[in-house]
Amino acid sequence: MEDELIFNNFQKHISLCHLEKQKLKSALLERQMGRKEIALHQGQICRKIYFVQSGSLRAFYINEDGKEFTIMFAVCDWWITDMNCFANQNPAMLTIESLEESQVLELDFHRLEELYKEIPKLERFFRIIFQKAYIREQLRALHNISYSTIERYQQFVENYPAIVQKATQKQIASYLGVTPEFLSTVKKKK
Amino acid sequence: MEDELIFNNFQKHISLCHLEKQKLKSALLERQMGRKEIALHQGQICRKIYFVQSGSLRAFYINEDGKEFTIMFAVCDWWITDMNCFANQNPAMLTIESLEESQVLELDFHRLEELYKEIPKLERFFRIIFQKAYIREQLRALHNISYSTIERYQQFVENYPAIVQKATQKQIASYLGVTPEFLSTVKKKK
DNA sequence: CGTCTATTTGAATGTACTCAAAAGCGGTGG
DNA sequence: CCACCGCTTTTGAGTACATTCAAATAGACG
Repeated sequence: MEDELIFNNFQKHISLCHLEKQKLKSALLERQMGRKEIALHQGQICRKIYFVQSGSLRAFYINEDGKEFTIMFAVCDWWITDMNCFANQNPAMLTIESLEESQVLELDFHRLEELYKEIPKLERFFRIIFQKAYIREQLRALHNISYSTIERYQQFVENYPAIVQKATQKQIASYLGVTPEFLSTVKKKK
Repeated sequence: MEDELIFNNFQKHISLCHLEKQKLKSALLERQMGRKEIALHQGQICRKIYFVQSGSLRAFYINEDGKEFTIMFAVCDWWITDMNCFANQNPAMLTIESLEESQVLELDFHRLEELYKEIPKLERFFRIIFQKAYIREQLRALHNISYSTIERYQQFVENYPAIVQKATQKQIASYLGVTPEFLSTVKKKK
């Protein structure tokens, strides 16, 4: 069945009975996205958290000068949203866009709040998900301040080969915190 | 009573009955730390998460060259640990040190795992704590790539006045990802 | 009071950015 | 199917940001 991926994702950390799966299934809205389609616009209230069933997405911030800063990528089997604005139901700072034909499952903020009550195990599930997300961000901060640009690029290529396929170098550069021009020269020199 | 702070911290997100408080109380080990005392050494298995009752701590990474990179600070009413190594019970990458006379409460990894079963509400509590920690780190990443050093320093001073009091400029510089010499010149120029 | 460390200052160097132009590539429409 | 358009990538020159190293000064602590 086609929902295997999401339930497999849940069951990495918690076990679900049939009824619970039913509830979750009905809460998850399937959405097909074309290449470069936008799931969340900066400024919109961020009402959903997204689970990537296939394809890949990118979350980025646009500053006053119109420059894009990629905050995260998400591939198959990952969750993504503007967590700050999702958690507080504020206007989004981030834009979330698909890098290619993708299929996502949308989970609504208020529905999730209800689900936490109906299926308390979900608290555990997202406790573990957020714990991992926190660890990832902390490691990223550590890498940013202790490795050179070329080292960080090499680690990125190693860790996320699937993203390297789909993202442009400009997007990867903005994730690493450098200009595309500089990434280009640094890659050649190596 | 002296445990007010920690229970107040819990009760920001969950409510606890007397018995639950008792259980938690017996799981939390009080520890007095002198200035520059080390709670966790790099390389040690990270068995505890720390709640700061008074004073302030700092977590940092030491690279091959012996350079220190400050990953986070924690003041009164905050939780701190080497989350990566705590969650996986690996040898710590980080060292955690007190900036001043401090009092912390230690919560053991295995005891916490049991407590998650005994008091499922704790899953919710730490779900929210980690969600916030994730959001903080994500905002930090965003600031790092989109603001200048002086702007980031000013924001730091604004957001964490208590830490500015206690941390050296060298430590703050390493948190911002610059050298202390550069922070010094940048502060003067402004 | 002396010692140790933090901070400041400066010069030389390296890293990364800006701006501009050229080359490459992919998609679209005729 | 080809020509064109727009965007990405590369390249280079000039500039700005940040580091290293060294030395002087200032502060903190025993």
